[in-house]
Amino acid sequence: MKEEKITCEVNPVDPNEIVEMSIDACKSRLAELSKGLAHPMRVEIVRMLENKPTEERCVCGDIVDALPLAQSSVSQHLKVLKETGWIQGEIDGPRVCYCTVGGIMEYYLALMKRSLQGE
Amino acid sequence: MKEEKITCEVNPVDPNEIVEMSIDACKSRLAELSKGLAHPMRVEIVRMLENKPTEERCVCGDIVDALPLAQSSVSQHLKVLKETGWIQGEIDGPRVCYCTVGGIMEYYLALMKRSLQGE
DNA sequence: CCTTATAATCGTATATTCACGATAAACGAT
DNA sequence: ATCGTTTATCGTGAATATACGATTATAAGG
Repeated sequence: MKEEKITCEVNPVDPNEIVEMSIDACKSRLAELSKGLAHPMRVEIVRMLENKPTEERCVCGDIVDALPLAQSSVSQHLKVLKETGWIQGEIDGPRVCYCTVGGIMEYYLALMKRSLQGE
Repeated sequence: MKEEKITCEVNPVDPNEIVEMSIDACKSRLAELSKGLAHPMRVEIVRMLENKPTEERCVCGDIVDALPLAQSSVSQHLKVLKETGWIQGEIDGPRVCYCTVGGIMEYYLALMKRSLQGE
């Protein structure tokens, strides 16, 4: 009776809230998210997760297997991505199922728009 | 006879070349550019330069004046932005006139598209 | 409880980042 | 040539990033 359903579908970001942020907050947030992407392995992790079909799970081990890094190093990258707001993890038994934060790409693009163009 | 014309209008990037890059190259390039944006002050610098009217110059000193940092610190940030490919400097007498690399925003967005989605 | 599997954290070493003041380099003007 | 302005680089210290192996924590299953 083990339901292998969608495991990661919570806490999406809302690009609409960006207009209510101060410009400084926008720039800091943009810098933070950019730092998340500032490593090829993290780019690859985000790519992996962003392209998973919704009903397919992606546990930490899958990511470790897909990358040429030690498990602890991958875990550190996952931590950075979590801290900078790109991904979220959901405990599923002894595993952790990761996925990108809902709408994070659009959020990032909106931040760039507001931070980099216009006053 | 001093022509105060457009000072920065060279070496633009071409988003079309991205499709010919390997995926790994894309991810590395994306990570590199992301590192450029991974600091609020650098975001601000890019914003400043991106919003300058084409005929208006923006010398290093203007940037220093606009930021709450020491001149040497600003210079370091400019160096990072130059190395990561966001901006270019053109020597103009004792000054250096900075501007963003032409089309860099579109280039960055195209890199994100190719690096983060698909496959 | 004990074992196994999984993931996070710790400890460590090295490298890089970021800030600053001080100095050097480049250039125009005198 | 010399001077003053402007920008880059050097040297330093503190903080953060990155990698690894080893250890710990967590949860499922017997």
